Amino acid sequence: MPPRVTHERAECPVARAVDVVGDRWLLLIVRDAFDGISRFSDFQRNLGLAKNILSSRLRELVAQGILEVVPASDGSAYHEYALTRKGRDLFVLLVGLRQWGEDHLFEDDEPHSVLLDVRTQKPLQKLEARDAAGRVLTSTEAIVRKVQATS
Amino acid sequence: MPPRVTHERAECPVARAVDVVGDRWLLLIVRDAFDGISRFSDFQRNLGLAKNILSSRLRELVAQGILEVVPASDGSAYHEYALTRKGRDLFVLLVGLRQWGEDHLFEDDEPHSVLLDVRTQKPLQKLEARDAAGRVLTSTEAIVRKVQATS
DNA sequence: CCGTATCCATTCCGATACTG
DNA sequence: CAGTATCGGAATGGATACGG
Repeated sequence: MPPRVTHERAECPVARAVDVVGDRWLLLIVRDAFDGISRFSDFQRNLGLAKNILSSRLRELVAQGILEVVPASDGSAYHEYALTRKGRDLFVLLVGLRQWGEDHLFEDDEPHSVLLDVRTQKPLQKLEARDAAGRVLTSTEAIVRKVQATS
Repeated sequence: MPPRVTHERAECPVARAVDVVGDRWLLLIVRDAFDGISRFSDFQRNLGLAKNILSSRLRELVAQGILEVVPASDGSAYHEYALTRKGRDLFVLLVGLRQWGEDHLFEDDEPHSVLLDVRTQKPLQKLEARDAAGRVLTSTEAIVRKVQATS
């Protein structure tokens, strides 16, 4: 009786991605990293999670290559956690989560944090799926082809 | 000792969204729904998860308003599960997961399923965060403003 | 300050048996 | 076919104590 099914070897990229980030803490840690948080205790204070859980998640994120350990910027003895390229590429996903949350998980008059363009201080555009020519595509206009042959 | 922390009332839309979809099965069920799957046993066969888990997840998705129960299209006694507007709005998120997975979780020569524009049979554009004017925005050019005042 | 180690309750999940 | 009920093992998560 296998402890749990994994999709690490799935042929569907969505399944593999969910296997990695489909967790209640990982993406929030990454979100904080985008906000400039880099130290253990800052993550812990900001997220309010137990230290052992944070520890295991940070280790997992490093193992996955989403975060990397770097020397402390202030020369202190301890290190910091920084987003890698793979981690920074999660940005658009967090934007998607944020926009979906804004649209469907808040009442109209309910306040929430907002993500702003740093230059203009205006919110971002809505994310949209587009075809190769740049046309906006709805879910019904796209289809999954089961396996992409290698050659 | 609270069983688990929830972020249902968080002021950050990302936290609320993760609270809902930050699960190893929910988004895969939604993915299958986009692929046209609508019956209990089809989900179960396709995902290979235990029936009790599928049952609880479907109930949760319906409770969240992501799926809804509709009469069977073929007039059979049982019902089917269909995406609501809220569920269809997860499309762009799945596209983001897929693209991130393609980019970072597969070897170069490793085959995977692909999402194609149904008309042209070509893959979609890469998702991009854009500012209000349509300029592509990187993560360092965006910043979270803590709370959006109501008025 | 930055974690690790341990303990315990809760939850998750797979397998199986069972109902309509 | 479409679930529900139950069981047991595994993982999760919070609290706390401890070490570098």
